[in-house]
Amino acid sequence: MKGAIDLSGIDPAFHQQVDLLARDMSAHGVRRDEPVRTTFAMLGDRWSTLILLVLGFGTWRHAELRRVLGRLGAEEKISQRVLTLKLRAMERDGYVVRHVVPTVPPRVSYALTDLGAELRDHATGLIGWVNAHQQEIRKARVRFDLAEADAD
Amino acid sequence: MKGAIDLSGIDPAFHQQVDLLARDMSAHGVRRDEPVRTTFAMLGDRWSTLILLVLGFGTWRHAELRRVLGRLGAEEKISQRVLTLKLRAMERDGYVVRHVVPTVPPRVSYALTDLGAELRDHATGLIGWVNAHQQEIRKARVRFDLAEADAD
DNA sequence: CGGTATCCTAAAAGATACTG
DNA sequence: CAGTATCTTTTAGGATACCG
Repeated sequence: MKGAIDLSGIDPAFHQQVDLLARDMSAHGVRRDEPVRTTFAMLGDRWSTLILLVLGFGTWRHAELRRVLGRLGAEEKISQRVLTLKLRAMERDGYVVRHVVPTVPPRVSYALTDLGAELRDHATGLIGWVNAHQQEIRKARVRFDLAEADAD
Repeated sequence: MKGAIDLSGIDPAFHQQVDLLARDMSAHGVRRDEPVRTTFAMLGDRWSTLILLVLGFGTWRHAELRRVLGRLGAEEKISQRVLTLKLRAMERDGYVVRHVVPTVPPRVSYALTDLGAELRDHATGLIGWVNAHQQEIRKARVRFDLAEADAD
């Protein structure tokens, strides 16, 4: 982690492996619109991971979910439109089920599917890891920002 | 995964737990600019995970890295500017080291730190999981799109 | 070669008003 | 209540030219 980069690793033979690497990565579902990409994009957007975690606690109606997300201190609040958008995307990928009781007005509720619950477990795993290393990350940021300020 | 939502879960007592939940989630580093959020956002953006994976294979110069990313079939190609941006963000958070040999022109290379390597392991774990379930996801999409088309 | 500056486009997200 | 429609703001990302 110091300045210990091994430059000897940079040689022509190494770079001829690039095409192999490329094929390897493509097999990792790295292309646009493939599940891997869209799922990562989902987890990385402003709300979906939060929604995933909250739905992990049970079944919620649309309006309730909106209020809860607003109370997390994480962000301001999610607009009705965006919540609908996110839930629909998660439903489309099979992470969420939408249940409608056709009264007037209809009662609509959302919950995780088994697949969604598994994804949530992976997400919490990663959250746990980042949390465990947050001091390291914060220190790196301070170091970087100081070094940058020094350069001026 | 069927229509098996337990609506009995929706009761007032349940919702009085919301504040507890909120505190719980805040402790999960769910706020803006906190490592958890920024790291997830990073993994979810267009290039960072790809960069993480490629750097997992060794040490790369800036231009080489750019060429490799362009060959992955994943996207078109990354602009010089964006690659610099992404690498800098990853360096700032301590996931990447930048090494400069001050020749003219200087040789600059990038590699993962130990922290970055750990993050890459988590990322590949998640990639593996999604890949293992991609058929499930694709089927859900088809089902959803058909149901939507039916509605018209 | 690596990086920066400038400009531009596309996509995500927010605000608000409206409907069944 | 849930969802849609419309408009505006914000942000990520790309194109290009230039510098040390």
